[in-house]
Amino acid sequence: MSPMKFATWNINSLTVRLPQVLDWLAANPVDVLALQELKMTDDKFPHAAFQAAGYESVCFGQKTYNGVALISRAPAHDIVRNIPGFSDDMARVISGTFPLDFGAPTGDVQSTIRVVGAYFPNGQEPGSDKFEYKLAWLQGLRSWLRTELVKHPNLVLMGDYNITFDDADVWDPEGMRDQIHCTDEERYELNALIAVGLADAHRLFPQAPKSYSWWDYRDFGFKRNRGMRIDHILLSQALQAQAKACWIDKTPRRNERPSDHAPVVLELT
DNA sequence: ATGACGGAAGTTTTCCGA
Repeated sequence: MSPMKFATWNINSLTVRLPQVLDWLAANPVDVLALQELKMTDDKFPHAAFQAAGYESVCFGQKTYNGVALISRAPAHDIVRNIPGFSDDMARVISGTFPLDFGAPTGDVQSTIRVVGAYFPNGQEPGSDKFEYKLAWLQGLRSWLRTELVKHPNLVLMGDYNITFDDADVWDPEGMRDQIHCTDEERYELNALIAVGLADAHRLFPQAPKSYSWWDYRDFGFKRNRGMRIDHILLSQALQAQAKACWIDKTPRRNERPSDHAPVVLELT
């Protein structure tokens, strides 16, 4: 019955950020870490470096853009890349099944948890082709998750959603009104995911106001806390009673050459 | 301020992210 930790982090190039990821894992041992924006092909993925740190890894890479991975203590099973039923030439989703140390009240049955790590499309600008792709992708994800949740009652969907829930997730709600990450269409889709049977882990707990997971590199965005909360961990209803804490770890954003995103961490007990 | 900052590609400048 040991507590378990799950985390998600958009690292904006694993080539650049690998040392920071290894440092963070050493200070923050987790059961599963979902990475987004690897920006590398699978043949370049540093499996050996993670292995040396005590972690298994599975990746779904792509040249230049996108790319996702799951770093884990236990090996992943039933690995699926991208969204079944939704045709996509970008590497955005990787799923795996992991042992779950609690589950049956008697404690002698080991159940499993399905972990979906995702890099949601950016969408660029409302009305653009990329925005339409984002909405279609979101519908494809939701349709697939509906069946996935039936197969896997214990499920975590975590990653860079590129969507804010509401104004509390935005440093300048007026300035960002109807802008990308903040449109009604995107928020409708995010809430539709919730309606499928998921909960925003961050808001299951009291949080400091102006808690963000991303800050623009430009104009001292981090220093001025001009950010948005767009990285999320959603958990299925079966897991909600096990959730113990959820936080955004701003520490790595203070590194030299940081990612523009901070990790989000979930603790289950 | 159709800007800034940062990464990738790849070659001096563009695309893209959020």
